[in-house]
Amino acid sequence: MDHTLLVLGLLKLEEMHGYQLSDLIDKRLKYLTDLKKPTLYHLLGKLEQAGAVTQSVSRAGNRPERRTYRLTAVGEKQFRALLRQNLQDAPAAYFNDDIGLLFLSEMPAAEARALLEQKRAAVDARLAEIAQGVAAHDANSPAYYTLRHHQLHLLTEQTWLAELLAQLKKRAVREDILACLVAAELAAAVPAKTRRRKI
Amino acid sequence: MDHTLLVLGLLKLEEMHGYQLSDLIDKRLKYLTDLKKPTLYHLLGKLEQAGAVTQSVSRAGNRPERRTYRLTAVGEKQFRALLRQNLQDAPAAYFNDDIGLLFLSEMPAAEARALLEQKRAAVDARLAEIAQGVAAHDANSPAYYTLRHHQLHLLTEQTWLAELLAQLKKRAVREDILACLVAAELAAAVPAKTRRRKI
DNA sequence: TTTAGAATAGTCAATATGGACTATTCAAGG
DNA sequence: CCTTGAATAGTCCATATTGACTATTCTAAA
Repeated sequence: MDHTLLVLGLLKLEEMHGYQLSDLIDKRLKYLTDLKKPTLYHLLGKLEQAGAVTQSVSRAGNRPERRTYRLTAVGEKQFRALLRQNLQDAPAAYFNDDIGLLFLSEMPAAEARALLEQKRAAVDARLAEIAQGVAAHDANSPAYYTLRHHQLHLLTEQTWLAELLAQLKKRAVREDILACLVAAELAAAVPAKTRRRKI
Repeated sequence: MDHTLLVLGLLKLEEMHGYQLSDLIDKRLKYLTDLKKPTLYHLLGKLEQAGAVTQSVSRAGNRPERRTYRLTAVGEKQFRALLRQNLQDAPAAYFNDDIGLLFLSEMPAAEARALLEQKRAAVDARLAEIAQGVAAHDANSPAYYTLRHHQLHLLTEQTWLAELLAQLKKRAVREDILACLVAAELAAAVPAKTRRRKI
């Protein structure tokens, strides 16, 4: 995840101290990323080293120091470059769920279906939660974009689980996992000459 | 990502040495995860420590040793537990793209649209590639599931980008990002009493 | 009024991850 | 027959990430 872009961008909007950033990300941007505090502080340290932000220490009462960070010109330049990259790239996405599906045949079919039904229920619940958020936002607010994107993604997951469960009811999943994977390679459009022998 | 589940599962299917696993993941499972070699070897070391797999060293000619890993009974138990968890959970997904969208107003609208058009082209290209793979597979093969899931996801991204671009043509994005985020909190169903003052 | 729990503001040590590297072997072309 | 590039089999070191912890302050309720 592009945590550097996120932090630089937030500091561009307003100077903030570490805890303030962390709190903002945890509470208001919880659908965007789950950047943890130690990672954030580590990142802020690096950005300071690189001259992208400057610190100004202050203290209120007997509390720990507050180190307030402000974006520099260097940081603003880096922000712009990262933002351009982020907007134009389409990074590969990976789904943890697919790992389990790979091994579907290693478990009794009835149990697998029951577990997947639980997954479906969890998706439904999350979707209900998101739908509220979507309804509560202007369609041109930046927070709306994140929510709407998530909503579309979750709707897709719903469709996908329904399709998968329907298919599992009709026919069993194949058990020759490795053979399937190798077959996939043979079926690929690779010229016969360059094909390698097996290990 | 559930890399432990992946490695245990593959070793359950067949005993393998490190490079073989790495090669399999890189080439045949490239849509599933991008587990890198050093991470894999690190994981195998940990699994051996934990007694989930056993090593048997062999050597062919003058090459580096091959350490072949085999799943133990302990490992098989762990595999089953992880598989159940994976099938029933619906983990939160985060999208890198959303970080850039948050800062859409920090860039001239025309430039942003141009960059997003490039993203769209990249998604289209990937989709064309995946569609081939989907067509080449049995619908009950485990490899098919990964591809089909990706296809659905990419179709959603297409829709999403189209919707977003259409909206950006009609009206500008709001510029008061932080204000929107705070408004989101105020709009949430939090009893007024427990609401906190600002930092 | 005291006291428990949440909020504030971070740190530490352990773990996970990845870019770049080593070193050997094989296969094909010139 | 020699060389060059790919495949084989991993390692090293630097960086990123996180669970668990410290320590103070505020707030609301008993």
